[in-house]
Amino acid sequence: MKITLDQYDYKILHILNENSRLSYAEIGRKISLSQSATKERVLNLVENGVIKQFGVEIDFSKLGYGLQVVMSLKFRNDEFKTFLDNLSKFPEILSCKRITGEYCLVAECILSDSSHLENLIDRLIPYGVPTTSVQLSEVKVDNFFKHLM
Amino acid sequence: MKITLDQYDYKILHILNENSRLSYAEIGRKISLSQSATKERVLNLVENGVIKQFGVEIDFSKLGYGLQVVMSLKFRNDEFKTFLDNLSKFPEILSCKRITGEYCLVAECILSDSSHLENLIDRLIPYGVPTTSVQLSEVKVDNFFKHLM
DNA sequence: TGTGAAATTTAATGGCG
DNA sequence: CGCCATTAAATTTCACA
Repeated sequence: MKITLDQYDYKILHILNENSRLSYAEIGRKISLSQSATKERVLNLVENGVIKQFGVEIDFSKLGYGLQVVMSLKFRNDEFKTFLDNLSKFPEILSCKRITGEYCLVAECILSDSSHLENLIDRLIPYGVPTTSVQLSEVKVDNFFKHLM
Repeated sequence: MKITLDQYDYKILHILNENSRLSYAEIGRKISLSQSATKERVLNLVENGVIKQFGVEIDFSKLGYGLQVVMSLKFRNDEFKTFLDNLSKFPEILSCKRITGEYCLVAECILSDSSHLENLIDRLIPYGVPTTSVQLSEVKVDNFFKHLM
């Protein structure tokens, strides 16, 4: 089901996307709406499921995890489901996307160094064949919201 | 430069990762610390660059963008830099990672339907050869923080 | 670094256009 | 849907340990 938003909602999403800790009052000021109205809209966006979560972006390299890799996985016969059930054994995997194509899963991994990577690969082998690409840099864009408005 | 955090900081990161809109007072309650001390720690994490941003996760399918793809790009000779300079022309690209390997860039794209995808591919062709995988599902895990503590 | 307290600002609620 | 007014709660600032 598609949810229809207006300009206020798009502006709120745009503002929260850049700083989700702003107070309702401050968001309201930016979009010329009272704090009560702003709050109700934010809560509605959460209730509707448009906003899935208020999170935080972390620079893992500052925590001693200077190696980030994109891992593609080609699973053995029926190991896909088993792998998902055992995801908690792989704390270094931040997120997994199931995708179409030869490699049916792509995972973002946070590692301290190459020996950590070797260790991860060894633990993945039972499930399938991993292919590793080292992440050199990342650009996050937020034109999407501007584009909607 | 690596930054050393203690248990309080890791707990704060874990809590903020799940809900970045919690008040300092509430975070403080969860970790048995005063609101002033909690606030100072959060501000330090931001100042240190450990926290890059407080953001929001959005369910784009609810906004009419039901097709999410992972696009790998193999660039023509010198088009990589040109592409990055022109990223603003591609609002449907949420993030790009430069990676090692044959495909030197992998991008997350938000699209309304297959004709939107076709349009995107046409606009990408001048820069390089795109390979598209449709994203079927995604799992975000947050064992990473628990693992640190 | 952390705590506690006072002044200011927000959040939450309910009644009303 | 949004505004305003009221009460409760959180933030800010600062003195002190």
